[in-house]
Order: sequence, then C-alpha cells, then structure tokens
Amino acid sequence: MLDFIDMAKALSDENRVRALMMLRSGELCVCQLIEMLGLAPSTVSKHMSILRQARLVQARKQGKWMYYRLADGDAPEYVLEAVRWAQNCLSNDKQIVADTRQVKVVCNIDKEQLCARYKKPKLIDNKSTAESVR
Amino acid sequence: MLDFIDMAKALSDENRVRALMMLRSGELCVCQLIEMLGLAPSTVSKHMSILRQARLVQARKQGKWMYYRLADGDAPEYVLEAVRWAQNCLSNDKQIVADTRQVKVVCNIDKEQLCARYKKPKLIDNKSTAESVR
DNA sequence: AGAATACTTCGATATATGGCGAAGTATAGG
DNA sequence: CCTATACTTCGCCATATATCGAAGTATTCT
Repeated sequence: MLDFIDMAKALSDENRVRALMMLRSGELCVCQLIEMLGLAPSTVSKHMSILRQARLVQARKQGKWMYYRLADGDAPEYVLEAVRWAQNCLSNDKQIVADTRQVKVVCNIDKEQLCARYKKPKLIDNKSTAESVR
Repeated sequence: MLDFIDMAKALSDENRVRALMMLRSGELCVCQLIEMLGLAPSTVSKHMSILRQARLVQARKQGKWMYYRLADGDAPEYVLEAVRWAQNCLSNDKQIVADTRQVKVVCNIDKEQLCARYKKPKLIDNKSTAESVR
C-alpha cells in the first residue's frame, strides 16, 4: 500500500510529472532538469529523490554528474504500469509536448554552460561580476 | 495535465484508495463507507467528492441515500487505466484484502442501523447491530 | 593539497491537505 | 407543513509539502 501511495504522491506534482516525461527522451542530468524546470537546484534534487524513492526513476552517478532515467525493465511491473499510465495520459498534453521539444535543445547545450547559468546571477560568462561582488 | 494531477492526488491518500477499492464489490452509500473507514461523515464525503472530481468514481442519488460506484465504461480511457493500475497494484494488499472481506459484512447490515451508529454517541446496543461484525 | 564543480541535505516559510464538528441542504415520512 | 434523516459544505486546526538559500558532500581539476 505504501509503495502505491508513494508512487501516486510522486505523480501528483506537475514539476515531477514534467521531469518524468522528459526522461522518455533518455537520461538527463540534474543541471539539464534545472534548466528545463526553472527551479532551484535544491528543489529539483528533492523532486528527483521523491521520484526515485517511488522507483519511477533510477539514477547513475558519473563523475560530477548525476544522471536520472526512467525506470526500466528490472523495475516492478506496477511501476512500469504507472509510467505507462502517465505517458498515455499526457503524451498529447501541451506542456509535455513543448517540454519534449525543448529537451532536445537543452541536450545540445554544453553541460558546463548549463551549470554556469544557475551559479552566477543568471547569465552569462565573464569574471567582472564575480570580482565586483567582493 | 490537470486531469492527470487530480487523479494522482486522489490516489495519494490511503483512505481514498481504500474507498475506491471497496467499490470493486459494487456501489456503496456514504454510511457504509463511513462504517468501513471509521472516519467522520464530513471527512468521507470530502474524500468521495475528490474521487468524483477526478472522475474515478461516479455518484447516484436515490432518495436520502447517495451511492458511489467505480468509474465504468463511459469514463475516459485514462481514468479506467488508473483504476486498473490501482487494482493490479493493490489487489493483494493486506488492508485491501481485509476491506474486501469486511465490506460484504457491512453490506448485510441494514443501512438505517449503520447511519444510527454515527448519529448517536457511538452504538447503542441494539440486539441485531453487529455483535458478530467487530 | 586546495579550489572549483555538481549536486544533496538542512532549515525556514508559505501554502495545501486531512481531519473534525457545526451548520446547511435535500428528501422521506408523519 | 414539520421533523428526522443522510448527506454536504463551511470553518477551523494540525500536519504535510513545495520552494528557496545556505551549508555540506563527493568528485574533478590544477
């Protein structure tokens, strides 16, 4: 019962559902999800840990980067059924369709650059900002 | 998207899930759900309205009684898929199995008597109430 | 080793949700 | 009609959740 409730809770937040559906295109690292969702890193991290706890996604750490992907074959059947349900339900959703397009764009941006976006005020390069602070 | 979120939220509370699964046996009126869940009438009513809003259940009023039943054929496919997911996931759950047994007992109790249980302090020992039930 | 990077965890806060009892609504029966 | 009944809606409270920024952790780079 708790497993089921955890899955349902994980699926009852729009940002988590968006993240889950983005992973249909393949695995994404946190900085890419941050860019897509426009949320704080800590918030995205929390969302992903909730999806992971519910077993809807799996994670893999490679160097500095943490990659998340959809639950695959070795996940319990009811987990896969949940993912299919979400997918059937949402594949034509306006937001999800837009995200699916945008995620391709984001995947073509260098990850270092993506990460830089949320480190400094917003965009972009250069040292002068960092020095003027101190 | 909102439809999906509403369904997922509706499914993310244990008492609502129990109510939903109880309806597999057939339609139930609110007083029967109150008896089964052990919650206040207003709480049960709220839960059922949330399930109804999510289209997971349908309602029918007959005289004083309000009957709830599972969404059936004329419901959207994704609603039916949600119900099937819950069912597949939970049909062997301890609580759900126990509820399924108990709901048969409660269905054999006269509805007027059931309603009387939550009107008066708790139960006035009327002979045929449910000495065997609990 | 030390600094930078890419997250994650912690702490705080605002909003949402589940619960109850009281008051409101609709229907049946006298 | 008037009362009793079977809910439902409202108002309140306690807890849970989404969010952020700050602090912590693990890994790479110099």
